[in-house]
Amino acid sequence: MEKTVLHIERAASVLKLLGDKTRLTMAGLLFHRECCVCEFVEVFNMSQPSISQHLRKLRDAGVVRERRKGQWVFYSLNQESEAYPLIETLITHVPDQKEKLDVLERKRMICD
Amino acid sequence: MEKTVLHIERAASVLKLLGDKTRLTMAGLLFHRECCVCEFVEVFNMSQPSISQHLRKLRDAGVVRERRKGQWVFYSLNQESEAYPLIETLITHVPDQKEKLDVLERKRMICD
DNA sequence: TCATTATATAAGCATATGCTTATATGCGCA
DNA sequence: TGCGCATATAAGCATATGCTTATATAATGA
Repeated sequence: MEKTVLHIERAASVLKLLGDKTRLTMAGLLFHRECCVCEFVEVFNMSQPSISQHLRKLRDAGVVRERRKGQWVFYSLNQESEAYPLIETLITHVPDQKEKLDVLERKRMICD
Repeated sequence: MEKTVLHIERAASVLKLLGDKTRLTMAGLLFHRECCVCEFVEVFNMSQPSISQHLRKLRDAGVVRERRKGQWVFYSLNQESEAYPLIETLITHVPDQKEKLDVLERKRMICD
């Protein structure tokens, strides 16, 4: 696992960003694969605008990328971010979120 | 470096705690050695109560321990915390804070 | 072109956060 | 005992955060 040193302000802001259960879980999901907004809406017990706002914060920080595919928008971890190595490390200290993806796949979302 | 997996809520709250420039820097300092409150007051451009409040948050979360020595109070990273491995990892992604300690030592604080 | 679906943005609101100043507490020492 | 220094707590305040509902925008397909 690569290691990079970030400015203290940048590191603090990334930690603050992921210091939210919803966004940290999102990162854990994205660590496995790209996810569609509609999948996040399915996973979290939260309104669609709230999901959208969390994703926007992650995107504004350069932590995730978005890709539109028809009416759907997919998000993925931005591996080019200088914060990626830190984020990768963080995720290994958090329970694997793969189970939630398995549940999703059984639900056969239409976005794929 | 040991690795532990924390509950997602616990991990998020630790990240949130360290997602503040002042507290993240404090952790970086404490990674080198125990520090006295008066040293933090010297390092940060901030009132003494503000320092005290940051330290209290770190202590309430079990991240640091306090030790009274006469009129001074020393804080150290709590290596027994289940969050310690995570914190240790985070710190390696942040610039070394040793320089600030060197400056302090040249100032010959009276607390030692 | 229009209805439908997916997503984003706007606005409002309750609560959290981080600072300040003022004051309280704890300890050492005359 | 009482003063002085170090630290903690209380109270007040401005700003940030995270949610909600309402509405706007974007893409699809009849």
